[in-house]
Amino acid sequence: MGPPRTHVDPSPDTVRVALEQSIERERLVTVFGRCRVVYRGRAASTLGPGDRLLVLKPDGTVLVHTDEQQKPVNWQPPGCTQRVTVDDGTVLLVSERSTPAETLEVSLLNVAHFAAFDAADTAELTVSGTEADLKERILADPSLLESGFEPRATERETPAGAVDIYGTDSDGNAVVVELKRRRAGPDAVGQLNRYVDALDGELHTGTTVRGILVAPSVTDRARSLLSDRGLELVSLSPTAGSTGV
Amino acid sequence: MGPPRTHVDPSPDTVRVALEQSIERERLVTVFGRCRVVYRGRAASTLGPGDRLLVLKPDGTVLVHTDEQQKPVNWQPPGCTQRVTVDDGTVLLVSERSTPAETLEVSLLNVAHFAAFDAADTAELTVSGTEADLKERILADPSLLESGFEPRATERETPAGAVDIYGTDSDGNAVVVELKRRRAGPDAVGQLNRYVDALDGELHTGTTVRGILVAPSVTDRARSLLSDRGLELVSLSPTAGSTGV
DNA sequence: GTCTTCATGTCGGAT
DNA sequence: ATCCGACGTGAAGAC
Repeated sequence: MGPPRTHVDPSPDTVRVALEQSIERERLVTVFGRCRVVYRGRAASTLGPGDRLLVLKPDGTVLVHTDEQQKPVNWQPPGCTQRVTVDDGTVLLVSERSTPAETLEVSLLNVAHFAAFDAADTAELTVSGTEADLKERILADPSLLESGFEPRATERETPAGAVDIYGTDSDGNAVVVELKRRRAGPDAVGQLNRYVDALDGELHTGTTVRGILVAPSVTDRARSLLSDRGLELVSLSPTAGSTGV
Repeated sequence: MGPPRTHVDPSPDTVRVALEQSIERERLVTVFGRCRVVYRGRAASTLGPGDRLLVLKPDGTVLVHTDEQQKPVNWQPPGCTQRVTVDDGTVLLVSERSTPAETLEVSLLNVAHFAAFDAADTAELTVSGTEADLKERILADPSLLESGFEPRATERETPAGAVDIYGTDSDGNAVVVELKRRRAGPDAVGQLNRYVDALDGELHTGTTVRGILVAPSVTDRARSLLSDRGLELVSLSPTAGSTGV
């Protein structure tokens, strides 16, 4: 993967040149040092001086990480273009994008460490336990939902959005199924309710449209809302093992 | 901030010791190298070998970053405990937590670079352009919503959840206001609808409950859903400058 | 701890 | 490009 390019306690000009070269060569860069950060775009933010980890990715991503939390304190998404200047002993990194117009300015007051790497990564992440798995599970055995359920379509379009699974029950009623991979809250009920309302309006007046939420479990309030709206619940997890009560 | 502790192309045992010491001393750690990753918890995932950046934070956070994307390909939240072992020339980092039980295993097949830092950061991030700003803007001048609107409460509880702003109009009708800092979609309408329904049930029968969505703009489908439900829209941004059409 | 909702959410897939 | 919904969403505040 090639040797890392590193600098310990580099001068501002060394940092500027190293950053410019590493961006040009599409390396993965980490910088540790004291910095201030200003962001302006969809929202706006300012962050006073502190020691942080700065990460630049070859795809244009910028991350500013403090010593806490999983999410960066400031960031810029993939596709941004970076500019580096030195002014009065401070390295200034300006990252910009359009649509929406957003700017991130990182003022590096002091750099303790710089490192750049050639990263090679072709591996794909495979995830299981997703909503897609829950859908496959039901399509493979529709009786998991209820005896007599027949799936007719997935992602069926309605004026309120696409229904996860659309089908019919043993009495010929239309059935709208909304899937959640984890314990469901009020938002999931609202979503299901929107779809049922939309199909109620679209189908023959007189046709019954049932709405079923499929999730490992629901919160008390979600259960109450389901009941208020005449909607139903089927407890089911994305994978056979989990109970999720 | 103290000098960084770095190792270029270190041996597995060097990595193990450096990791253990840095975790013990609560340093911010970056490791660049070739690794495989296995995760098991709320879901499960596997990631084949590739060159990646590994970050360990003193608060127990673990991040695995590839050369692309803003989000880590795998991670562990704050509060996790890490264990490091060496087996057959591979450094194995196991990160665990309970509630929910989750495990992340990073197998470091090769380490190109190790660095650990003492991070000092007391600065607070200040953000503007949030939903809270939009709320303050309306409370400071309720006529922005409509002439005669009088706020009575914020975060008013209903059986369906808390209403952003609750008040009355010039005719004495109850008004439920749902705020969105950005262009609103169908989910926002569903949310507003839930609250209006809940108050309709809670208040005197016969009382009119109006629902108003406040956002810079809405999608076509959201507009249509608002119309179907007899809900209203007021176009307003968190900050005075933005138009957001 | 669980619940609920916001977020510069991010991301992918479809139009 | 926008729209829409999933996500191991994460994080904060209330209970």
